Amino acid sequence: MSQASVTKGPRRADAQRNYELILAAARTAVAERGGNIVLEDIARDAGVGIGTLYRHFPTRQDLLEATFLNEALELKDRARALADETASLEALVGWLRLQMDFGAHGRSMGAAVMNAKHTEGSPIQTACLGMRDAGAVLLRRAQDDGLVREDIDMIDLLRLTHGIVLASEQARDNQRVDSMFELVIAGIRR
Amino acid sequence: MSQASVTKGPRRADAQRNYELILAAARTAVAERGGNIVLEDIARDAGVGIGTLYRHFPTRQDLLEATFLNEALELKDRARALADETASLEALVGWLRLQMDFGAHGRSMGAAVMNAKHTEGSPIQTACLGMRDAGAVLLRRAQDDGLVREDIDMIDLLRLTHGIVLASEQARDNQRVDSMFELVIAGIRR
DNA sequence: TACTATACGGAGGAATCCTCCGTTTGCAAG
DNA sequence: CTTGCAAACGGAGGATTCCTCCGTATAGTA
Repeated sequence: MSQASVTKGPRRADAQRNYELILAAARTAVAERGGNIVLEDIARDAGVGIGTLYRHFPTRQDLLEATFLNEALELKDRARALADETASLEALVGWLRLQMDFGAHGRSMGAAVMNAKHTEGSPIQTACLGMRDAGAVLLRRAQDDGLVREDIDMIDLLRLTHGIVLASEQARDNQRVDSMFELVIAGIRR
Repeated sequence: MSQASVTKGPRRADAQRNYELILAAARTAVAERGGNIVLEDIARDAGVGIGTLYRHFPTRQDLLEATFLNEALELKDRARALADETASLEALVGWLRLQMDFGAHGRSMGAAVMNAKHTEGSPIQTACLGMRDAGAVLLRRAQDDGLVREDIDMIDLLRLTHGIVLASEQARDNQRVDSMFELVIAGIRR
């Protein structure tokens, strides 16, 4: 789904292979334990030395961002698909729900990554902007249809949905997540 | 303001004194660095050994909770004061804003503590429940006045405000915090 | 096959956490 | 005031995790 994992410039075959092994191990670990992954464990799971992990991902943040990158790309694609298929408000609401699902799946790493300030022009920065812009199209459609207030913007909406995920992280309670989300949707309606 | 720091049972004078020194140092540190405090630093600032710190607060969570306890008590008092002084909706909104201010001040520790599952009957659990109940009175009043939807409850409302604080932690942007909060308020109105 | 730029791997130093236990001290009883 | 001891102190040090550094191995090329 979406453009396969972004490959860096020309590298030796073993480097490329290890890069992907590490990323795969990190994705699994993040899904299980969230941002509290132990980097030495990732390296062991990937079957590489800790030095290799640090060469590919110099900081913890780098690894987490790479883990999240594919999801950002997929969320962008999903936004575009929804724009083609579904009525404006339903599309917007459906996409925001996807944000929460992805966020919960990644144990809120998505939210943490989204909100961090990224280097200008970095892959993750580009992916986040692309995702947000794709969402903004959905918002614009719903506003043009007169269904959503004009003074809402996508940045606030994304932050709020991520906030719901963050605040519900320990007390995993889908019932409450739904009612909070519904409350937010009520707030953006015209 | 509010009942002074909750003192434990009969203790030796030095124990009581150190308990308070540690707590004071922890409050300062949390205000500055949030939940990432280094416990050895706290002990040094308080002028006690690390062993003493751990005797009084066996786990990091214990210390953070104690740090937050006074704030919870004060928020309870503020809710009661607002109930006496102000129109129902304004009181509710004002109190929720206080929640966010306190949360931001404590670097989101409040939210983290509130959402953690506490031992039944522990001081922090009691304080959180007391605070929430006091807030629920404000909500009830606004609902009775027909200004707020009946299907809203205080748990969701608190989580949402804490979610806003959490999601805005890095990108400290008061403008956006306000607009998200306003959006939530719009969502609870009738 | 030989050469070298590239990549690998893990030992080990630093930061932080937390426990354990020998030493000190408040305070109550005599 | 002394004495006795439960209560409290404090910090050395083991465990965990992070991250760097550098000697070793190898992919790709000529």
